[in-house]
Amino acid sequence: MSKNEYICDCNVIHKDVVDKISKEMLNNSLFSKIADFYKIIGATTRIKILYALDKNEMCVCDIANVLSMSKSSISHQLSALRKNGIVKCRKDGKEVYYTLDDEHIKKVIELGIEHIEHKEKEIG
Amino acid sequence: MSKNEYICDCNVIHKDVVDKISKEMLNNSLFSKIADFYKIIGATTRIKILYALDKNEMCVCDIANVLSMSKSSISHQLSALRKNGIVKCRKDGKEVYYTLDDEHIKKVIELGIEHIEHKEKEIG
DNA sequence: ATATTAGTTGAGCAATTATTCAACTTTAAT
DNA sequence: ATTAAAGTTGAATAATTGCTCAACTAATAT
Repeated sequence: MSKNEYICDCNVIHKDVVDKISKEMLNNSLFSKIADFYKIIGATTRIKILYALDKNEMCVCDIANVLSMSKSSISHQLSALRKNGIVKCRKDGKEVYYTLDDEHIKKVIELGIEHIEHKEKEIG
Repeated sequence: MSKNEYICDCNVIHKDVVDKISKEMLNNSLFSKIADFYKIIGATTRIKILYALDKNEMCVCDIANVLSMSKSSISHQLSALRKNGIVKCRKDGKEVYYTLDDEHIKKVIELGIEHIEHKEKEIG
């Protein structure tokens, strides 16, 4: 009898734990979606945009000026954020105004800061 | 006189907003650290590992079996998580046992799920 | 009508990243 | 002592990603 019913290049050390956790895991699609959400937030430019939008509705040029980046680059990032349901926009004349479309962003930023402060306390 | 004191390929549309937000922005280093934290969480394999570790301390082989992946791959990811202060480990005989080293991980996963549920409600 | 500005978009390039592979260390078992 | 297993590590490869550039649309101003 194989000592390993799981497909992997190594043995199961604690069958009880592996069985229990295997049952408790969420489905792959949900894990992918959570990962995508954090992947999109996990980039300096985008988190700056979100931090700014949390304080004010802003048009593309204004965001570009605050971050000292090209409007093309900002527009690309806003498009990615929009596809992921994190920001939304409205058009008014020539300008396009962006706002947050996710009430969790503030918490996400706060949690990130808490993590960093926790780590820096540990070192110091 | 230049109508734009900011360095960018476009004009400032709302000087008041740009000035206000520019002052309110955090420093670049903090934004980078927040982004790094979420970048490391924002990958399917790693979020699965964290989800599993949130439920149980586990050794590398057991994690590899739960995720049906090679122990080398899991070890690489655990190493990245450890460098970022997200997991910690203890050695016992041949095995190395990993646990979460960040009390915010549970909240991070919950926030991710809330975001996804919120988005799916909007569509459906 | 023409020119200008705000914003978008696709292609291209450089940098980063996830996994595999092979070699290695350490601990335990025979 | 030898062998085997748990885990780590560095190099290599393929895939993804962030920004730039140039061309474009849409709205406004002259």
